[in-house]
Parts: sequence; structure tokens; C-alpha cells
Amino acid sequence: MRSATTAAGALIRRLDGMAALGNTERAALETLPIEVADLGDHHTIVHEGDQPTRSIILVSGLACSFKILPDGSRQIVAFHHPGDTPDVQSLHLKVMDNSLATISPCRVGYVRHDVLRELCLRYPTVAAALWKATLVDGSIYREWLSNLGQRKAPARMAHLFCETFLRKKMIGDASGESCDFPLTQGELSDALGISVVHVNRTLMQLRSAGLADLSGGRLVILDWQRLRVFAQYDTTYLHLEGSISF
Amino acid sequence: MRSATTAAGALIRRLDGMAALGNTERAALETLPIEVADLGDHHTIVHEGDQPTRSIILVSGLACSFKILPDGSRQIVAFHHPGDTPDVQSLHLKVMDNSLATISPCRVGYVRHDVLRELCLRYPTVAAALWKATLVDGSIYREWLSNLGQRKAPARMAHLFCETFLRKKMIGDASGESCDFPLTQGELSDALGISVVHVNRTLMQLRSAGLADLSGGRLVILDWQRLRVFAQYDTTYLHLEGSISF
DNA sequence: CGACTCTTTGAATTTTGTCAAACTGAGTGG
DNA sequence: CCACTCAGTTTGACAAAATTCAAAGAGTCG
Repeated sequence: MRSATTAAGALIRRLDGMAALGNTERAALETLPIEVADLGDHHTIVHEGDQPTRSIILVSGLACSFKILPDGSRQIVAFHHPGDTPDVQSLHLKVMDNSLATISPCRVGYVRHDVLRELCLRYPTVAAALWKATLVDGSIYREWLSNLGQRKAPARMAHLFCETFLRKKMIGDASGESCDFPLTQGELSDALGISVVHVNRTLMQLRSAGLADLSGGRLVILDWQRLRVFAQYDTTYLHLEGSISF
Repeated sequence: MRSATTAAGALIRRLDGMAALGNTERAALETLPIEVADLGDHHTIVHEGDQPTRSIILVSGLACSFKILPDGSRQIVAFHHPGDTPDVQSLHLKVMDNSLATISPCRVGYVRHDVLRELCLRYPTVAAALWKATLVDGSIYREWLSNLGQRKAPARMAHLFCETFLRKKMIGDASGESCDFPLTQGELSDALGISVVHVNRTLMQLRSAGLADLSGGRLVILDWQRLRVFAQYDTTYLHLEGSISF
């Protein structure tokens, strides 16, 4: 499986994975007015506090949602891969409670809220699929909460690596035992809630333990089975259902 | 404002707070077949891995969602107050990725999924309100992620206290500067991701700093302004919009 | 009264953070 | 082509935060 190349294609594939779409729904999505844009790396797409009138579909690249605390520290609450709809919640929540930014250069599609709303009214299946997509996001948040709350730095990082590799694999963005994951250690620090220095040491630990290696923006899984066990990784929370399991 | 006493009343109030309901929707909800049950404390309602055919509306009491990790540790990912619908996600996600349990004795209402699904099809406003409720849950997860990832134990606990007090106040379950919050220190530990011993020390710290006091199952806010500042508490993520702000 | 869970306290240990500095590699402009 | 900058990575030494272990109180309930 390869990533879809058009914005509509990416959206259709994602929603079809959530709830089987009929031909009418598919056709409606095909003709959806989507404005496409190519954005550079580290570009903030939506700011905390914004009141967007459109939502985003990520076509290619790596993006993230994050919150800035009053003291200036940052928590990355989600990574977004091609096919993701990182801010559909803004369809019902007026004010953004988090920011959305690219990490690598990204291609994104913009869909206006009123268009989406009308689509949801006309096609309940599409509404259900979009809703379900946000519910899977919620499930991932819960898993991340367990990860931050219960695991020590090495297992926590290993867990993120497992998730990333699996999600990349699902969309055909992983080749063999590796995939792109162009993060700086600082960004990893913001996602895992550990200091940059400790990220560096933990990375080396995973590397020398022969589990995984993240360097030069590429994640290499050195031993999937052992990494999985080490991270106590269980895929239930991704709600893959029909998909391939690992 | 007081907590609703009937299950339908609780549901209507909650959904009306999400999207203004019309009289037809309200009437439909009034006659919804809801099975009510009174449960004891520390009773698990739904287990991780279950495939429920109905969802729950919490009428009274305190409940929580949690995940058990393979090593036996537990992470509480959410607390539920009267009016909450703690497992609506099971409407679209087949397998529960977390467990749901009472903390104090609770009255809950059960609504069958097929009934809910039909309701959503007939009344898009109800569907939107339910969807929005799950989106607010998602927003709270994001805030908790920042809390676990970025704050040290004292501010982290203070943040939870702020949220709890505010949510209790919103549903009329707080009197003056205090509210019931019948948690053991062990449960607090599972929610905040810190050890029981450290919970105890942190509780005493907040108490002697004159910020807040949790003991005997009751949360007393000693100095709301200072507590708020200490916790860096910002209510945006609750998406109160029309409601009173603090 | 025991049996029990929950809370509190002390001391030793581990984990993680902070500070400071050196090192690396990819631009950039002279 | 060479300094120069700059962001990112790596290292060491130290400090702080949090965990673990162990044991003693406190409260509740049969």
C-alpha cells in the first residue's frame, strides 16, 4: 500500500478505513472542494486560541499537535501521518486548545467547515467515519497517557517507536524494518516529557541494546519482537480491526 | 444548578450543553429506554477488551476510566462526574481499550447502542452533541498529557484539583470552596502517575502551602487564585463557551 | 478485639533534570 | 575555499525529583 497522492484520495482512504463507504459517499468526497498547499518544515498551521473555519487533511509529511504551557514548556500531544485529519475537532469545538505544526515539509488539504457539515448531514456514514476517526485519536491519547504516566524513559520511547513504525507501515510509508521519522531530540523530548539530555541517553541505550535506532531522521527497528516486549506494546488501542496485525 | 436526578434528565442536560437541543430532540431523549442501576463503590462496569452493546450515562457518583499495563500498573485516564457519558466511544469502537469502574457508589443509566444509533440518524443535532461530548473528552486528554508530561508532582496535582473543583461546580456538586472527591491516595497515584508515597508528601505540601486540602474524601480549595496560578490553570480546554467562567 | 486498608514517616536508591562545555555537520558569506 | 555561525548532538559532573523499601500509626468493620 502506498500513500495516496491527492488530498481527496487520502481522505477517502482514511474514512473508508473507519466505516465502509458506499459509491455515493466516495463520489461526493471525490468532488469535495479541497484547497491544497505545500508547507515548509516547522511551520505552524493553526495556533492555540484560533477559531478555524476549515479543517486539515494531511497528504504527506510529518506534523504534530502541541500545547504551550504558561511557563513556555511544550507538550507534543500527537504526531500526524499522511491521511490524518489533525483538527477535525474544530468542526464542533470553536476554539483550538492546541496548535498544529509541520515537522517536515508537508502537503495539506483544507476543507471548509460548512462544506464538511453539509456532507455530514447528507451522508451519515461520512459523519460516522469522521466521528470514529476522532474516537481513535481519543484512544491514542489514552494510550499516551498510560505511556507518560506509567513507563520510565526507555520503555516510553520504545512505545512511541513501536506506534510510529506501525502507523507508518499501515500507510505504506515504511520499507522493511525502517521508516522516516525526522525528529530532533528536542522534539522527542517535548513528546515524551523528558529532558533533551535524557532523550539523548535513552536513545543511545535503545541503540546499544539492539532494539531501535533513531538517527538522521530515520527510525530503524533493530529487533521488533524484543522492542515490542520491552515497550509492553499492545496494538488494541489503534483499533485496527480489519487491518493486518503484527 | 443541581445535578439531574433522572438518567434522561442528566443526558438531556449534558447534550443540551453541547449543542442547543430542540423540543423534538428533547422529547425523544425523554422517552429513551434507559435501564438504571445502582452500583457499589469500586465496581468495574466495563472491562478492557469487552465489546459492549450499550453505553453508560453516569447519573450520580464518581467513576473513572483506566488502563492496566502488562506489568500490572494502572493509569487512570479520566474521572467521570454526573452527566458524563464515559464510554460513548464504544458506539463506534468495537473493543474497549480501557476499563470503566465506579469509585464511589454510583447510579448509572444504560442505553443500547442500536437505540442510540437510530437516535443519531433521526436527529443530527443529537449526533452532533454526542460527537462534541467525545471531542471535549479528547481535549481533556490533551490537557492531561501536558499535565503528566510537563508538570512536576505538586503543580500536576494542583491542576487536577482545579479541574475537579471546576467541573463539580459546573454541575452544582460543589458547595462554596469545597466538593466531594472520594479518592484514596492510591487512586490519586494512578491518575497522576506518581508513587503513593509521593502523593502523600505532595498532598501535605499543597495543604501546608495553603493551596488545597484533600482528605477524608473531600477536596477543599484553600486559596483558589493562588492554586490556579500555581497549577498554571487555564480553562480553555474544557470548552465551556456559554458557561460561567472563573 | 483483630484484620484490614489507608495514611504517614524515615532512609536509601534510582531516575531524571540542570548546567556547562565540547563536538558535529550543514549552511553562509567573504 | 575557508572561517564563521548556528542548530543539533554528545559528554561529564552535580542536583533535584521521585521511587522503593520498611515500618509505624490511624480508622473502619466484622
